[in-house]
Amino acid sequence: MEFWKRSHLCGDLRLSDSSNRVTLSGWVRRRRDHGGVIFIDLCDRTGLTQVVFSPEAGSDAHRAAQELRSEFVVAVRGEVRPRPEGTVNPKIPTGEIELFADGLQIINPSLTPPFPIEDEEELQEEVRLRYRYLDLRRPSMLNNLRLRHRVTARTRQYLDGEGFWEIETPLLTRSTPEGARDYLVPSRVHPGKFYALPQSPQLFKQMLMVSGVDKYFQIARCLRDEDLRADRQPEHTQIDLEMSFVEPEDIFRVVEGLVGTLFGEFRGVEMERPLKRMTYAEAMLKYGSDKPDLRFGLEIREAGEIFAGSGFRVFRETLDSGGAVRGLAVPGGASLSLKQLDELTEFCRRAGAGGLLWILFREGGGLKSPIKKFLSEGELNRLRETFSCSEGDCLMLVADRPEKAAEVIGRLRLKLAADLGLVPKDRYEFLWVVDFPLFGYNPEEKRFEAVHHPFTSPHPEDLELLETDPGKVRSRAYDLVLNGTELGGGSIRIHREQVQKQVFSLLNIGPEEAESRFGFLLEALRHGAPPHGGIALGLDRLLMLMGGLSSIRDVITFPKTQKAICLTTGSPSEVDPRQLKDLHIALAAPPQ
RNA sequence: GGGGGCGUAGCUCAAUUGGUUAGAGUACCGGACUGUCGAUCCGGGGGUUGCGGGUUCGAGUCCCGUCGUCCCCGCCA
Repeated sequence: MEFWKRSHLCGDLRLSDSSNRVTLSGWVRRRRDHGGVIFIDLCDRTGLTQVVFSPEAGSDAHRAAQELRSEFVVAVRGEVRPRPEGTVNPKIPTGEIELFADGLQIINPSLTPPFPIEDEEELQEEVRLRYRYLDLRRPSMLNNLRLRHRVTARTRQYLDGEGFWEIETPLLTRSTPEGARDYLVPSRVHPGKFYALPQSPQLFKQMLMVSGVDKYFQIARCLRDEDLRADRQPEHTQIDLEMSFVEPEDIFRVVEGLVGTLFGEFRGVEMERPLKRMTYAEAMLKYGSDKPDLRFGLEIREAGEIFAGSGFRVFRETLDSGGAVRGLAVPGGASLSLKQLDELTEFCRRAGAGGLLWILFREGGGLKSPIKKFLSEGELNRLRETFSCSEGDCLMLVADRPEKAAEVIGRLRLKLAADLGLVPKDRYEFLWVVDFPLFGYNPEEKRFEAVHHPFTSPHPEDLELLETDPGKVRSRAYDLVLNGTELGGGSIRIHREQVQKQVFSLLNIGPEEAESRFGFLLEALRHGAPPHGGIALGLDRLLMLMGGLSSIRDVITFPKTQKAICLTTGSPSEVDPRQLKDLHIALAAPPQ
């Protein structure tokens, strides 16, 4: 054999293994050379064992150990010994023993690593990504990979137990112009034609329901050519599932079971089931967001009625033109400085509102506010009552179009919570947001757009509104939200062709266009489609939240930078002109 | 496409108002050292201050441009 085979892993050995002969292999982390005795921290993904090279024990091994450097790959033979009294290291699980080495094999030397392989080192992400294989060798990153493995393994086990089949769907598929920008793959065989990489397996899983698969799942890669964020990568992974003959409650039960199992087993978090439900309308009103963070209060309230006949012209005119006044109370906020209040006002302006109005209810009953002289005693009393304000608090008000007011004060709410340290750690606030509107109106293009996607079923109670007032139609779509992050979303789908056609027409997709884009799906729906629905959970975001991380890049092995570049491999790259020729592609501008 | 932060030794950072030869810790190299675990002690090497241009007697520092990276807005059915 080329190298000595290991008998144990670096995290294995305990006091009970004492006096056994073992062989370990791994990476040399730290070396402490005392001239005589030499200590090596030997690491693998399971942990670290201290190896001792003593001149007496094996002079060849001791001599060879002097050559060891960081991250050399080695095999070490010797005897497991209890550490001498006073030298036990309580910080590591193997700290009661050491490997007393009499043989050393340098399997492969290593270049000096560009940074130390340890969790403590704070590195620029650029450096980490350039040497990602070394970054991943750090214990915390290996730990993230392990969590990812265990979560996907448990997910498969759980869904199998619920009767789901794991089924793969094509990566080379058809471009469907709705939604995000597609990644395209040129066809060699068909000049001028392109495949698209899937944004999700949506249409395939619906067709699988028509096939009678009944319960489908897939841990599916999804690709979208859109700009990146801390929680968005061009390719991400979804736990995608679909079920037949179901209502939303059936989906909720399965997902709550799965997510509850994962958080219970891997985080020790007891999830209350069934989860809280909140309508989209309530979420927007109370939290100014369709993915409310419920870990803290600062609830938003409507203040329009109070100012209906206000002497303050800005409020009155906003209300008269159909606008809204929304506010929230900041407990203890009366101590905010004018500078802080100015900054918050500027924040609201940048978020698109006219500004921010504040009222400080000072200790002792005093009042400070730029609109003090416009406020009647009656209005103040009603404000105190509505917002449960008392002395020492601050009331913040935003007036604008209802959607804008909700959005701005929603953002303000998140900023205040972060700035004032109101967000508790180690809390997991799950909820379902339900009753999304089916359509959103795009004022620029003067047309309705699907809020979820065009195959989402209208709420059964709102079917008549499709004819009379489409903007009011609720959908049977739902989002799973955790701590202000959208963890997943899904819907009951349209299974009747007639409804599907009606929705297409409201979306300004004519019959011919519908046929050419989605004809294959419409045809499938005509061949005995069962009622069906499903959901997709963002695996990367789930792992990010489970790991207490702030970016999904930390749970993705080789993520892209914000400019969608892979710093490890250098993709995307130019290709050989012959490859382009084979694909019938000519570049409009020659690359620089 | 837009707003903001960052870019100085392999890594993490410092450098007063624009002013001497750009420093520190760590890593690395050499030496010493038989119980360390962030080993210690002595010595040494290491810089296109991201890149290009400008202002100035003089630029890491000021100005213009550009590149990279991070956060956010737009975008993401």
